[in-house]
Amino acid sequence: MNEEQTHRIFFPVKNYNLNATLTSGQVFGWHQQLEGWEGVIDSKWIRLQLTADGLQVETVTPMHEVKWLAHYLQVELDLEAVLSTFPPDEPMQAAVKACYGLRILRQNPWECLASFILSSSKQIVQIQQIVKLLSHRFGQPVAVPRGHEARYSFPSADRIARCSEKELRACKMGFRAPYLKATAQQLTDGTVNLSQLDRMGLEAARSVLLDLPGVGHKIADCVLLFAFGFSNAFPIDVWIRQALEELYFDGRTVTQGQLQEYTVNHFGPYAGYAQQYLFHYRRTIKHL
DNA sequence: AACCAGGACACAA
DNA sequence: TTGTGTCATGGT
Repeated sequence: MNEEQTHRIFFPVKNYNLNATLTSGQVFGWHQQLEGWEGVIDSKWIRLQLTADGLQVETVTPMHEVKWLAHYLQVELDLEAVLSTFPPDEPMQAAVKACYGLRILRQNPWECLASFILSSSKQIVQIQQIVKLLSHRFGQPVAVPRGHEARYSFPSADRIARCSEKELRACKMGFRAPYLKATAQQLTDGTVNLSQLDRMGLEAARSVLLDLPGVGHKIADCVLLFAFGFSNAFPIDVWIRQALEELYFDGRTVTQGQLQEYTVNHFGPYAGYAQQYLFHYRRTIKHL
């Protein structure tokens, strides 16, 4: 009905499981409408729709170059090559079968970092609510199709740094408010620069993130994996811990050190990808 | 109505 | 290094 209002781009791509990708808990700003998945990437409203032979993308303003979009969506990734590195054990293959086509996006570092600082000890639906509240109150309105409900970009680190703790707590984030504000301040005043991390080694990049308030091993690995492309970063949360103990340790409880050593050795160069398949498989199917 | 959520942190042993 | 209590808030 609103076809003339949007500009369309088509990415021919096989094996793209859009639903699994957007609902697997790696990103929190997408919502499913009748016409497709809608979200905001870098201040631009986007609608995504899966077709038989690729990904249909709608934007409000015409796109002269779409490399940034292909990069975000990771449409050029050779997914088969990634999946072929997974260990051939039964649970891993079951996860691949159930979530086939799931991809790890390449998100904006600050938005990803902030989202996962807010994620600690929160359910995914609540994280989505907090992100939406934050965007509505402190983000910028973005251009949307005529008659469409208003949408807002994720607020900049600078804007968050200028929020009071009270304003942040009003967005339902509770004790995470001082963490988010302090990290935003460090990024704003130049104490830490995220733009260099993708040129560093995994351990060096991780240590930079670990110095930020509210960032521990789990959140650091999420940001390394979801925003910086460290495909071997392996976030260990309560779900993955339970899954690994059950599937690979015969139900025994193991220490964090044992778990970390096992994951880096067992899941290979794309361990983070394997982790996301196991995580989503566990949360959606959850039989066993 | 309890229980727990894609944890981090300070502190103890 | 590993274990415990605490921190808000609301979904299931």
